[in-house]
Amino acid sequence: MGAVAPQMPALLSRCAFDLFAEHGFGKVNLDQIAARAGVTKGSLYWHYKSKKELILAACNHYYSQWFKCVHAELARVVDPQARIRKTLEFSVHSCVIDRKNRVFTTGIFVLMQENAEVKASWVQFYSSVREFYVGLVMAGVACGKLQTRDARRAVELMLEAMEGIKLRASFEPHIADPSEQLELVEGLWGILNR
Amino acid sequence: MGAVAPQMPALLSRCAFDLFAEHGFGKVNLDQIAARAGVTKGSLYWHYKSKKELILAACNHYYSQWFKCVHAELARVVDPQARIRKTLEFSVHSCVIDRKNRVFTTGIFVLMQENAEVKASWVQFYSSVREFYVGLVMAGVACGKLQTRDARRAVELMLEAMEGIKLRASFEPHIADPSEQLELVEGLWGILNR
DNA sequence: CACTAACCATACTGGTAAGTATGGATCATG
DNA sequence: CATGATCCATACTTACCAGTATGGTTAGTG
Repeated sequence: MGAVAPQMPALLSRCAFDLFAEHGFGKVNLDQIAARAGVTKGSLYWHYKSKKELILAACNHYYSQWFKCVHAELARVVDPQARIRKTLEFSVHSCVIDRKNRVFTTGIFVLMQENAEVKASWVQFYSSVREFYVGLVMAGVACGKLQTRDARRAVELMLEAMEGIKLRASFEPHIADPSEQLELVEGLWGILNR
Repeated sequence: MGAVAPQMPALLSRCAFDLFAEHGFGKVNLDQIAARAGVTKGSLYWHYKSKKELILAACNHYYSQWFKCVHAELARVVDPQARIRKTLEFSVHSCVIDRKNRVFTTGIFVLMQENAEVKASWVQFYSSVREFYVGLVMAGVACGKLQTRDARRAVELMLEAMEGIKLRASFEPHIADPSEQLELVEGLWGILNR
């Protein structure tokens, strides 16, 4: 065997994520990504056979990171209502307030329109998040802390609103100011609790 | 003066809108747009000095069309509550159910990330729509048909949810089926009325 | 009719970025 | 140490598409 660099694919996908998240997908090319990872495009193509594949890896990096953080946040929270609040707060902070994540996921919407694999990966991620929330809400209802009539429908509408907030923040960034976090959470909570 | 074709700029911007709305901004080039209008790129550049300008014209075509249709829908409706419902129904149908409009406005989000003029035009359109809704809701509250506490905040959240629904429809199109229209309107109505 | 501006087509240029061809360096292993 | 697989760089090709150069046609106007 020759020299082994098992971390290089992961390094490249992280660099890709960072650059995409800072400047948007449209303004980043493979040379820049390779450069940030300290290599050139030639080596990049050794690890990824196409730009599509690299983008997909960057998306997966984001997805797994997201779930990892959520579970870390909830590790010590047992009260169902508190778990929902905590998850909402994390979601708002991670998806809306945090500019890098917001730019990146907004970029995913862009790519989805022309890239079936990215679309499929996003659909799967979105479904997982939805089911996660549905579970939380049903637990809340079961112990009488929530009056939600149709948990699934409420979660869907809440997630749609959150996506809408994210998008609006891309052209009216003031609504994603950290000082707005509480109010955003309250609004989404109101949608969940009905 | 030579031959006059005063309708050509409008024709080109409509063709641009149609193609963008069918295939998305990323998959349409100027040759195709010119071809659909029955001319070539050379003539297109006689009427528009850049692609940006043409895109902006296509956006404005959409904006003005939207307001024209809304006002036509509301022309004979006087009851405040009915006016809100009607506007909501039109919005859902036009922005979500109608695939072409949905693809086009989703594409605007894409362009906004890299095109300041498009972003500015969208911001203005969005503000106009928001103010329009705020006016409707305040009228509804004034005559006791609505219990909305903060009209502006309610409208903002409702519009955000609608944008989110639109986006979700781009990867889960079944939620934009015509049979879903009533349920979508109900959900948004619930957000407005609180 | 001559002239000119408006309108449009053809053919070209230029820049960008994805993807490839090729060879060099490194290291584990028989 | 010779071999081959892994890893990476340089330089190239290819494709696309916005934008331009240029010239032809038409129709009002003096």
